[in-house]
Amino acid sequence: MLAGMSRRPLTTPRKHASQERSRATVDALVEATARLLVREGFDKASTNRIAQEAGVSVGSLYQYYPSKEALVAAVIDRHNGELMQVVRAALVEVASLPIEKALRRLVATAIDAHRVDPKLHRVLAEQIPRTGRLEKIATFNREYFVLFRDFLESHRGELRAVDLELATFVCVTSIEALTHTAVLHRSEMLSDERAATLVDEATRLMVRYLR
Amino acid sequence: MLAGMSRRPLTTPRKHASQERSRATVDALVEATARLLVREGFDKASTNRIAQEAGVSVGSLYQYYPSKEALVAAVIDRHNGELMQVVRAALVEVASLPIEKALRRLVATAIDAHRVDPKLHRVLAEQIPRTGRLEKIATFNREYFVLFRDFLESHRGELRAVDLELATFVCVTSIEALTHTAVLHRSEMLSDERAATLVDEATRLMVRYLR
DNA sequence: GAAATTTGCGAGCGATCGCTCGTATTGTCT
DNA sequence: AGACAATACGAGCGATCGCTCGCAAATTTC
Repeated sequence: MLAGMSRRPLTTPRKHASQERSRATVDALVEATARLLVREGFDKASTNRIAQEAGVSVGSLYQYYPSKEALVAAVIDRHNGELMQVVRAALVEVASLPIEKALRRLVATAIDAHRVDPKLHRVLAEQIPRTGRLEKIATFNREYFVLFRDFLESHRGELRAVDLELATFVCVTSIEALTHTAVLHRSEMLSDERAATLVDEATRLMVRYLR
Repeated sequence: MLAGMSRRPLTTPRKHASQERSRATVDALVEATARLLVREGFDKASTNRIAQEAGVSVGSLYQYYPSKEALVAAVIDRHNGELMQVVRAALVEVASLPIEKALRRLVATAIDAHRVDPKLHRVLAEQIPRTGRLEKIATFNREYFVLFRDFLESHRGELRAVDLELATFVCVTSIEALTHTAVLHRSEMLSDERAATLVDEATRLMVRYLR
């Protein structure tokens, strides 16, 4: 009878807070988790430490999140939300542009997106075990994938004959890798003039591939 | 006198085994680590479990490796060695080919390389914290980078005017991301005919970018 | 074959982990 | 005001972690 409603570990919140007080607790927990992830890394971010950092007891933590993974998942969701907001806006803004200008803008946006909260982004990208309960990270890429395919489809006139799925895969994967690596591992590439040439190159890569 | 030669956590082996018996122990440990990483993942691969899996005592483990990270680093080194062997061979073999054929071959090789021990490769790529003591993973990419730059340099005649460093960055990052993602997350892309078209597309991406 | 060295062993230490549960506090409703 | 629910607390459980250390066995050296 005691909590027998799920047979495997949860990554979803336990109950949603109804009073204002508890909503503050939940927020504090998520924020504390993000701070700790950045400051100490995934491994050292234990539930006890998270609760302490949030100024909340462990007991309260477990009232709302069944596990550390659930908490991290919440952080991921929030971060992905911010990223997608930036990306979605750019894709809308760009829908009517000729493909070259559009792609240039999208590349620049991808770089910007990686700069939203780079330290957190880096931890999420590099320290979160992507197997087991936390494959949630892939969510972002999947949504980006769909949006980008629609973008390509609406510009089909400017494209050579090509499998849209495949072209999307190639473009999304390449752009993501290039911008991610540049921002997080080659920050020297982003010093004003050099940033512009990087965008030029990435744009050229896409444009000449697509047509 | 007792092992006071380093002031921070080691990832290098402690002493090198002189007798044959101990060399067998070391091998068993590294192999057990690899098996356990694949079967259980990085987190569950504790030193106690590794020793057990190797049929060896924890004490013996710590005679040769000062930490779990050191052991994992040994596994990484071995795996990287195998990959580099494949890649180096291809780069030599390809040196005198025209750039399109060369690139096609290199892309195919990159896919093969990811197939050497895919399960291990996946764990190493996705579960090993890349900050702290274990940034060793980057070693492979750095060596690949240098070799690929030399390759481009020797084909300069077939290239447009371009910053070689930058072009290398773009190519290596893209190829790595495409092949890695295809092999480890989109295995359906590699079913005979589809594999060929993937290679076609990646090759086209590179060739049209470079000239 | 005795002494010295290398190698192997594993119980068990202190620390930390995820997590529960009985209790105290705060808020809501009538 | 009193009753009841929601929220917060934190000591402390059992498990596991990384790792040490004293001792036994195997091997080399003399």
